[in-house]
Amino acid sequence: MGWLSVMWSHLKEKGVVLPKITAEEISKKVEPVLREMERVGVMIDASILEGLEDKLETRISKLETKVHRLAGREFNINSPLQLAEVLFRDLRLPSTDLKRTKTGVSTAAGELLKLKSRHPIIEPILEYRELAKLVSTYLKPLPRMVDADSRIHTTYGQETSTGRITSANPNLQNIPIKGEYGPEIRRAFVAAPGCKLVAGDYSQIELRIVACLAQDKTMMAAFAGGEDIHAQTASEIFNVPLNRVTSDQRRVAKTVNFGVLYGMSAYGLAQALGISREQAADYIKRYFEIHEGIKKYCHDVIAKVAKDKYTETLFGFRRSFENFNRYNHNLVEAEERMAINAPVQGTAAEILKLAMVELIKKLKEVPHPNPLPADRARESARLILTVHDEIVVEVPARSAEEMARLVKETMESVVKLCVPLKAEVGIGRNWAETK
DNA sequence: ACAATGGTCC
DNA sequence: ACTCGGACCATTGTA
Repeated sequence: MGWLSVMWSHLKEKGVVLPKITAEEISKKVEPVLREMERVGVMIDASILEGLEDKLETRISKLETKVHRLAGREFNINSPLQLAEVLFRDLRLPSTDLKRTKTGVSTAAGELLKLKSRHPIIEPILEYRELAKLVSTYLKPLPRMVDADSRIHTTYGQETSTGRITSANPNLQNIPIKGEYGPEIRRAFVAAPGCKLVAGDYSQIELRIVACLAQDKTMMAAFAGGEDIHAQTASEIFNVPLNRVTSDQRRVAKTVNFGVLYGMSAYGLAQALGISREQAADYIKRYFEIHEGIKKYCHDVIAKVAKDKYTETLFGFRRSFENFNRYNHNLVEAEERMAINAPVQGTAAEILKLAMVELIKKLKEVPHPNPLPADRARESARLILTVHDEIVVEVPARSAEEMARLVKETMESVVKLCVPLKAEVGIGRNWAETK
């Protein structure tokens, strides 16, 4: 099989240069890196989390009272069953347009949002849910998990269908970042005294990968020219000059680009954008007219899976699709979407793993015969986190700038695709500051 | 102990 | 009728 898998072997004539290594070997090499990251852990300022918890508990308590008052009785807001009972039986809110679950009407946030203008109880319920989630999943558990050095230690895994890395006990890959309190929570992830955090994250790595795998000329040109890819897409599907793209058009285009990675259906896009299926189908039609490479890629992947029952990443990681040909139309389409996504997500994971392997080598090597302070610092720089397209390193404060350049350079050069890879780096006293 | 529901991240 | 890719985890409620 060799280092460049059969499916993608034509890409080496298109400027793709990869290290001569298989997916299996990448997994094996990253394994000790992951074990080291687990051992080192990440420092937590528990007082920040506890302070925030107190603040949110107070607010939650008030929201609870308010919801109960508006409902006319006390009930468990955390129970979707009881909540549905209150909303649709007691308060007689219309459930016609809402999704159903096996047990009844869905009370998911997206569904409740549709009722926002119908009753004042919806808003406090949504806020209650948001805050209760943060407290129960992050603010309460994390401080209890710190060791004597105030550090928490996750467990990384590689047993996923696409080749991505997982994090569990605790999961450090779903720490909030959005919303009012996301950055607040990330402020609790700190560098040890005298250190800084350096975070590098790949910019649109999956879109760059699909542009390359699909040899999509339009998208390759956009990335080569350093364009704002979402604005570029907007310009194409709305047929307006790049400098005339509105923020709303860009938002739509961003969702379309996102949809490409997931094998978008008109239904899925319509739901994501809150538009009609017809309108969504029109966007997709426009998109595929311009992006013939992407269209062909989707077709080729589906044809391959129908024939071989598996997909393959750039480094040859296979995901098997044994249930591909079934009579259930929805099931088949779901499998098709997974098949389109698997090589992209999987290749991104491989590139990140390779970057981590390279980075840890460079952090440990002693580059100069006459040791300068920054070089000794290099030995004490340590990988501490990885979140799918991001790597976080804890480094001595005085070498932060040098380490930031090293992280960026390593991430960008670990493979050569037919489009440039771009990594953005940030330095901070805590995780929030690195953005 | 387990399924269902909902929610956080990339 | 159609419910976009990949994970982990808290809570409720039943077995």
